[in-house]
Amino acid sequence: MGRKRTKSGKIRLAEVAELAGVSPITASRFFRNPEALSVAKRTRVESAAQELGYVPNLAARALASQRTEVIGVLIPSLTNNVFSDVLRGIYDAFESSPYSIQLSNTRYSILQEEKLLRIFLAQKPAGLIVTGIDQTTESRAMLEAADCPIVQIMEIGPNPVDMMIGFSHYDAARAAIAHLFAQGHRKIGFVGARMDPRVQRRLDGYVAAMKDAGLFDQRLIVTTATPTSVTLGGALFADLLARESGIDSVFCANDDLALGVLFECRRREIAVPEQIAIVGFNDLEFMASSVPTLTSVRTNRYEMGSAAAAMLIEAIEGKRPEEPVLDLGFTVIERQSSQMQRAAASPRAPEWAPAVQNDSVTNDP
Amino acid sequence: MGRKRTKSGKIRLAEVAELAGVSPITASRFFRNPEALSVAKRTRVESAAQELGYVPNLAARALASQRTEVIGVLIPSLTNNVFSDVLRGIYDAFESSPYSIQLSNTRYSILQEEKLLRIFLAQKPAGLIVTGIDQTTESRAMLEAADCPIVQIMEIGPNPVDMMIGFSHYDAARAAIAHLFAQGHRKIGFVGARMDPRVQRRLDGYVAAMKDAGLFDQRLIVTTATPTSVTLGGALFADLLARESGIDSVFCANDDLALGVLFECRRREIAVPEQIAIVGFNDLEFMASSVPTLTSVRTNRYEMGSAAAAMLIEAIEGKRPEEPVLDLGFTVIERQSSQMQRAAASPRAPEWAPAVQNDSVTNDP
DNA sequence: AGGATCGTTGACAGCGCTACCAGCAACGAC
DNA sequence: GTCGTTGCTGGTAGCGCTGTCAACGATCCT
Repeated sequence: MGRKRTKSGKIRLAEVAELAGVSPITASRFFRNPEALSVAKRTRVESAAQELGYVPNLAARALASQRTEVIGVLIPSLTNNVFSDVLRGIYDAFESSPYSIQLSNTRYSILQEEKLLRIFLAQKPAGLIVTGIDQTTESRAMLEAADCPIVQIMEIGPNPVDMMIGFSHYDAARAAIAHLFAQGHRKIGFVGARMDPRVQRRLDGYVAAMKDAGLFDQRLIVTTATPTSVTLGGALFADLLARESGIDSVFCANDDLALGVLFECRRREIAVPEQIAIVGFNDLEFMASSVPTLTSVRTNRYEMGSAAAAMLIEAIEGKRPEEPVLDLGFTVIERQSSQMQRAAASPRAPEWAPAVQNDSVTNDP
Repeated sequence: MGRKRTKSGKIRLAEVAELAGVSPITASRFFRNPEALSVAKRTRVESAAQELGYVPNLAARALASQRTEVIGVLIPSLTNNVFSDVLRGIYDAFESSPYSIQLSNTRYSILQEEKLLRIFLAQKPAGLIVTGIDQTTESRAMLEAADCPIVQIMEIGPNPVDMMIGFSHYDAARAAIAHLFAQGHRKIGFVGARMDPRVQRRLDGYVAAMKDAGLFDQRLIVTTATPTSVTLGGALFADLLARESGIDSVFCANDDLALGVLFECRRREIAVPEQIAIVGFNDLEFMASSVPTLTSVRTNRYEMGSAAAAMLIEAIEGKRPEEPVLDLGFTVIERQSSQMQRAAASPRAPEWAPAVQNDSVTNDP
């Protein structure tokens, strides 16, 4: 009984080393830098670890090495579809890496973000993903002093803390308005909710486009700090209609609002796009299958997450990208809801692929 | 310069203790069991920690105490709206606790779940939240051997590993079908996607209800393993219509599918609910504001998350609930899409509250 | 052949914190 | 006055792993 076990019966590195006939430090190296071992020892340690079902103790590793394999992720919302896509991209990209993700919700509060940042940084994360470019001065200072790679996601702007990946919400909004102009629309309403910095910049883009065209009118803008929802889209649009007549189109700061506007049009028997054109933002899945299909600005959310993760991993491993700011762009996806003249009056075929898997199920309890 | 600092300049417990004029162990106790200290020392340590901006090193704590304050959460999807609500409940409930959440995505694979479970358990989590009741035998064994509280969420069933919180998907589906029966519907189609265990149990409920009524017909069921989407709802419904005529209603395994069916009806100029009634599942927000509004089975997702978290915290602190299985139930929310006779032909007022916050924004760059 | 270099391995000393147990004062019971 | 008892505090000894450095043989160069 030479080997001593911890009470919990857990396998430690020492046990693995003993079984493999090497020193603990050699076994340790196997897990961090296998190439440094001779092939013989490598296989010995590997099979020993396998046999004993060894799982490293991360706390001990973190303590001894003074660093963790934790990636901190700070996002403002867990509910918003937009962030779930980004998160999926992040989680997928870290899937096969040794890094684990520590996710925290700032609830759109930069003060909360600052608090969380303080806690995160104290744990010496391997990397950090933060949302947006509007941190507090204090947060900004902490981020700049942090000794780990950092990626700001969701939008791009000047002075990245480190790396940055996203797109210009301002430009995207301008592109959406340009599309409506091109379709002959002039009196374009704006409907926005939550009004976080990115929605605000979409509004800025809208305002700039309208001003440039000499069409700006404050009364065309309806916004609220309330979190977004489909229902809210209908309500805000109703407000807009009550306030101003002759509106020929609506640019919605996101797709939920756009869907709400569409439903409200149906409720009021307003023909879309004949009487009112609708443009959303984000191009969520349902935009392509509504009736009429809804024009939207496609954003590359999954890619934003996965690319941010990839950049972070590269940077942690010392291979910093030559260009720290990555613009993922956007695309205005033109659909029926904004096509002024060409729109047919009757329902049209949806975008879905014709061949659908269709394995019926027998179920006899 | 009696005090020695670690290279990174981090404040350690020893520094706090020194400033407070107590031993490190007393300072340590302050953070874990403040009541054990005299009031004088307690305030001394508190202000010292405050002054130095001390943040404990979690790795060292975990190593020394042989336990962590990490809650493992295993969910099958990050994209699904349903889980984002549950997650929000979980995150909110742990917000003010010392516990941090380690989230992993099983992607609906119980093998992946088993793998993740093994990793999680090796880190000695303070608690675990797992989705559903369909674990592998191996997973089940690991869970039962784990020395931390465990909550199974999303559904309830026999033989909880430890605690369990959810509702009966089978009963919920039966209730939905009973509602359709009550509205006079007889030839009820079933549309389902992904077909994870919970959707499968909804199908089981549907099948049982139909058989009991002598109305079961295999051809009324259309399912696919493809992940759910609005577009897919329309496609599956189109399939159902192509296969079988005379269908008077459709029960959709979730709301996205229901919305897709609604759009498909509109595309084909099928009147809802006059020609076809639609019932969804989960009662997502948009169901109340579509045209017509869509009947659905409301499930308490946020509560499921927050209650699971609360149960877990209680259990970790030794106060196990007397009843380990909590049924959160469901409610069939009857809306226009399933009301056969009373349905008006023209659009109706939506459910949203009349008073909407409406703070217009001036924005002049 | 001698020395330098490389690749591989191991010994040692902690990382920052806490479990455990011992110590000590204050208090009451006998 | 002695003996517990309670309440608070401190010392010691690790938790399991890795950074650093030194040692070793093998290989290479001149």
